[in-house]
Amino acid sequence: MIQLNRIVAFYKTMGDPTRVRIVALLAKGPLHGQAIAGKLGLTAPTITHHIKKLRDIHVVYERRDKNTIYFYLNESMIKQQAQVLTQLLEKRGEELEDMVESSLERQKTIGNFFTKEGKLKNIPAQRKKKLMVFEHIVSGLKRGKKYDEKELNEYIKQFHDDYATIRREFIINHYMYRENSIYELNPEEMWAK
Amino acid sequence: MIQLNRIVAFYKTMGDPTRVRIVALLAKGPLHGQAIAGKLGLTAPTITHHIKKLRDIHVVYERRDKNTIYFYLNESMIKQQAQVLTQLLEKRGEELEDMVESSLERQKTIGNFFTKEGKLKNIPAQRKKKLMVFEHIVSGLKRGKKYDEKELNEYIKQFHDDYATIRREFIINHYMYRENSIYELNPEEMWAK
DNA sequence: ATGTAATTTTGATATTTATCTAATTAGATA
DNA sequence: TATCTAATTAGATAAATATCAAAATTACAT
Repeated sequence: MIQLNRIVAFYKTMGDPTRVRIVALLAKGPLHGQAIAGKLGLTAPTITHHIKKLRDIHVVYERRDKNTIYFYLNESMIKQQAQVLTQLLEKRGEELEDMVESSLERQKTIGNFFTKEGKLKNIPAQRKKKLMVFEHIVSGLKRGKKYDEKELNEYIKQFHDDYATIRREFIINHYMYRENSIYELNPEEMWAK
Repeated sequence: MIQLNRIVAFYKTMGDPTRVRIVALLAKGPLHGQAIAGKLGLTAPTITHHIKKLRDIHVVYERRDKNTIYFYLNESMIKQQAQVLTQLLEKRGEELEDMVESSLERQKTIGNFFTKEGKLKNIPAQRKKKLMVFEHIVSGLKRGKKYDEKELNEYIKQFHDDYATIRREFIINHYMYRENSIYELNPEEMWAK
């Protein structure tokens, strides 16, 4: 599935001089917040703000050492994403347009079923929309991580009180699988369509 | 010369869903403004607004047919720009950072010597800054186009009343060459450094 | 010359966002 | 536990911008 959101988010995020400067700095090696702020002549909160956006598009990640958090550049993500738009263009004819429009459709559905605070208003009746909603929730889970039931419930509760129903749907629709009450994300190829 | 501006401008421009939708539409073939507006459910002025930004980064160009202006996608520019960021990352060490910072320096100089309306306040005394200013002005000229003197004067007058001095500087610094009072842009390799 | 159709400009509005200061949180250490 | 340091959050402000309606412009057609 192609995600217009991700493409737009990537480009939007990289389309800011301060963030490109941060990327340029981190290309030399990891740095902590204060160091970045110092070198760019900005304050720590401003760096936090930008790092958050760079983290959202997986262009930086961090590692803690004692009190200090070092930010690392994920170069492969940049290289990868930079190619996506051109790959898109290879898809000729209706295809590109359809993908873009259906991606927007999805975005609208998410906007309709979630509050601005990120709570799920209710579970859609229409199967297609229901799957979009589940995919949205599931996208906050880490690939490869094992969740025990309590942990997963807590996560789902962020979105909706009826965590039991949603957790069950995760299994039914193959977003996750369970073994001895331990849950883990399935690869996307297995998800319901 | 690497232009941070251009990279940032490109990413910023492509980081908008409406503009990506326009690109997707044009990938199928040229369209005129009203048609785009209709397909996207937006008004004509909005399309003009976005087309202007896409034109600024040379991702669309246009051709007139009778009363109607058709907008075309310049795919090669997209492919080209998409590579620039990754190429940048190949430059390791100080280099990238230096390029980014010097690019910002240039931007600041332009900001200092031009009014918000785009008028040149005065010609810088410092050679380096003077060249930046000339490059900025010259960048609005079309490569390959032949300008007669009157036309060139008119263009320069947009920026500063003393068009004669500036026109002369263009020749001295090899931004342009003149033959029989016809002026044309030189390739960038010939420009003064 | 005058009318017409497409585009652009102008001006207004609502939203987003980059940045700061001040307050708060989270870890580490003594 | 108290305290230090680094990072984040909260709240405020100023600038940028996506969008629209109305007006102006442009190039053609009659």
